[in-house]
Amino acid sequence: MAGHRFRGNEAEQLALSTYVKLRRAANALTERLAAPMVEAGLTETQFGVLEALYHLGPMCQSDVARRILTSTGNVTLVVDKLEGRGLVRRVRLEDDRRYVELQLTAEGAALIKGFFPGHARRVAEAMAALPAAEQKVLGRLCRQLGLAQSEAQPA
Amino acid sequence: MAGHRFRGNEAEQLALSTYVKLRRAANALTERLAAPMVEAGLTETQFGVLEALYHLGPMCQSDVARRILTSTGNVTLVVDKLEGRGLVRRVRLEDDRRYVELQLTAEGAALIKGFFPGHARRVAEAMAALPAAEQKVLGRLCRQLGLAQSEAQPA
DNA sequence: GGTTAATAGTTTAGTGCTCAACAATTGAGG
DNA sequence: CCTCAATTGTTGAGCACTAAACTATTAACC
Repeated sequence: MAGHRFRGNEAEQLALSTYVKLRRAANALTERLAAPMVEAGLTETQFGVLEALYHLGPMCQSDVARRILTSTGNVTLVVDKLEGRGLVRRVRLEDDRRYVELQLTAEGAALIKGFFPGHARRVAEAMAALPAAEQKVLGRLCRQLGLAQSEAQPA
Repeated sequence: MAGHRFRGNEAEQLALSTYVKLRRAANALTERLAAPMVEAGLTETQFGVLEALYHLGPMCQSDVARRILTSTGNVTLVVDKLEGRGLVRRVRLEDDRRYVELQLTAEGAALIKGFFPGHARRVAEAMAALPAAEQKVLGRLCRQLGLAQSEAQPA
């Protein structure tokens, strides 16, 4: 009597199966890319902060939080560590003193500048399981799927 | 001088962009689906254990760990909680006393049986942003991508 | 058979994150 | 003005997870 109980109609089965594959792919990629980060002394979130500042320039903490999809409380925590290691600088903005602008220090810039090319190469290697055309299709479908979630009324 | 620095060649840019979209889609879906779980008093991992036992029948903890992609230590922790709430039972196997078979209790089975149909419906609603044919394409691409990661030599 | 290796599960210390409450600052409306 | 609301960032409690060391049990091998 164990196992293989009723799971719903065809649309639900397809959706469940697709969702699992999406999660497993994202998970496998992330895990593979995380190893070099910890080796470089960075968590994924710390990397996200440095990468954002490196590619987009100085920005305030709430912008960083939105970009890397985490809470402002978590950004405070992560920036505490980065600041403690001298990789990032906090600058209170004078025209609106609620904001704290984050800037890369020379060491922070050097670290992310040295790390990012290898990261980009590893992402490309990992994604090379799909030819470019299929990567574009995957990107389009994921974008369509991701955008739809924010505009959905809660069930 | 801030922002928009060099990011690598075309293949890397495509891979990075696709990876970000994949992560954001998976993240948005997961977040949307997690809310009803916490409302039902379940973490995602707890749900994963119950769902595995519900659909596949009794199994040992290491099998559960492999299936829901977490460590055996975490399974021990999660099962402690589920057992404490009377949702799951631990049964030491007599033919190989290293194994602990996990079984749903009546309450555990009732809980997951009551919860899963809504979950399946929500997954289908969320995935409905893509027509069935595109879901199949997405699933195929994700599967191909996910499988390739495990067979990759570390960079 | 007795040592060695492998496997299942537990434990413990440490980490990263969330959530809610909070303080500080700014803008909007009466 | 002066309150009220909105926004930014911080704090502290609590939680889920990881990683490594450990125990217990079983299988492999000389």
